[in-house]
Order: sequence, then C-alpha cells, then structure tokens
Amino acid sequence: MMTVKEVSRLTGVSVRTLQYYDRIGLLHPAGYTESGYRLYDDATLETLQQILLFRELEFPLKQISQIIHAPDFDRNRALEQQITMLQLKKEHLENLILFARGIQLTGVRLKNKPDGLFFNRQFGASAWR
Amino acid sequence: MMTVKEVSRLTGVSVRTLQYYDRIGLLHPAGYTESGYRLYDDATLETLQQILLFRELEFPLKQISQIIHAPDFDRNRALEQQITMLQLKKEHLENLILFARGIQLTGVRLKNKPDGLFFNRQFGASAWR
DNA sequence: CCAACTATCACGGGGCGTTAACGTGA
DNA sequence: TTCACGTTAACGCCCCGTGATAGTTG
Repeated sequence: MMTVKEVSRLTGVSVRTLQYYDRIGLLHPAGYTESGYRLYDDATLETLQQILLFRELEFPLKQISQIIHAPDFDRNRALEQQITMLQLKKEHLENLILFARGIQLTGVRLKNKPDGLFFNRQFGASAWR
Repeated sequence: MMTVKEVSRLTGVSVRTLQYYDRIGLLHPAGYTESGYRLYDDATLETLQQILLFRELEFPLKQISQIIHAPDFDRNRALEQQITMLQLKKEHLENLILFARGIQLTGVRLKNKPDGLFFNRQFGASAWR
C-alpha cells in the first residue's frame, strides 16, 4: 500500500490531483488509515494509469469516469470519436497557422474584410480550444 | 451608434461577452446613454474586429489588450511567437492522434508500459490544452 | 521534539453561458 | 400596458494550483 506522495512521485500526478480524483469519484484509493490517510495498491495504480492515458488524449474527466467505471462502455467508439475530434482540432490549427502567416505578410488590415472572421463562419469557434 | 444587440448580431459575439470585455477594459463602448446602455460606433466595431482576429489566433485576452491598447507593442514579434506556439500545439496533436491510433490497434494494455506515459515525459502536458 | 507528511476547507482563474431580478424604450 | 430590449450581480463550468490551518507519522 502506498501513500499519496508515493503515487504522486511514481505517476507525476500531484497530490492535490489525487485528492481531487478521490473527491469526484474518478479514483478512490484502495482504503484509508484510521486517521484518514489515503492508501493505494497496485490495482488502483493501474486504474490511474488508464485514467492518465485517456486524460492525455484530452478526454474530459467525466467521460473518463464512464470509461473506467462503466464496464459495458463502448471504448472503441469513444476512442474513434476522440480521434475524429483531435483531427478536427488539428485541421483547425493548420488553418490558424496559415491565417496567421497571411497576416504576417499582409499586416493586420481589417478594413479589407469588414464582414467578420471567416473562421467563425466555418466552425463553431469556442469549441476548439 | 449601435446597441449591444446590434453589435452582437453583426459580429457574432454574445451580449455577455461584450459586457465582459467592457468590464475587463478590453473594449469599452464609445459611450453610454443616461440610463447606462452601451453604445458602439464604427471605430469600436473595428477595434472589436481586431480583438476577434487575435482571439481567433488563440491569444489570451490579456495579451490582446496589450496589443490593442499599447501603441508600441511589437505585434510582429507576438505574432511570430503565437505561430510557433500553434505549430507546437499542432505537432502535439499529431502525436496524440498517432498515439490514439496505436491504442485502437493494440487495445489499452497498460501492463506493457508501466513506466508512465511517454507524452508526459516529452512535454509539459497541461500547457497544451 | 521536529521534519515531513497528511487532511480538509476555500478561493482563484479564463472566458464566458446562464439564470435571476430589475429598469427602459417604443 | 405590453413586451422586447437593456442593465448588473452572481453562480456554474473544468481541472486542478495554491495557500491556510491543523492533525499524523516516524
């Protein structure tokens, strides 16, 4: 059984984050000492690794929670959707880079396009951050 | 002179956002009526367009504020830095996509790499969202 | 006894969305 | 009067970071 600090050191996750994950029910420790210290075993460590895996893929914690805790959750489907999202994000970034380079060359001349930003027309904008 | 609603309709920016931009000093309206209604003119509209331009390029609002309000702010330098950042983000996304595809093929088998996530080793992780 | 560790509040932060409660204008 | 429009709080969201304060362990 390991303390938060040890788990933190092993996984790179901060103690605060482990507390938070416990609190929101994403990852409960294997048990607690009498005085309330969190104790983790190898099984919870592996679960944490899975969590970090999906987190790295930019899954929101809520969905990670489903993936981890719902046994019949369709992981492959979720993964496909996530890949699609990542690709769209990437394409969006590529457009932004081209856009920024264009501005670099021509300067910021908004009087030539007073009809709004074309990126906002193509996409939903805020969903891309 | 235009009301918030009109500016909102013309630019696609929500009323709430305009209020917020006024509040944080990013974009004050040209004036106010006696009863406190915000009034925008063409000049503020153009400024808003510039703001939206930089916002689209994922500049933080604070920096946009500097770019807009500080006359001698080095826009070209800021733009270059932003492009660099966007490119790094894009590369990160490309790695994620490859990573996700790998998982799709091999399944989630964490027991084969118990030594942490390699993306966290390469990058700072949270800075990429 | 002391350092190091742990715990639980509780606030902050970006960039707004979203009520709620209320005043204004035609 | 109605009714769309405007206003200012103030909370919610997401994922924790960062104290403050206090108890526990070795």
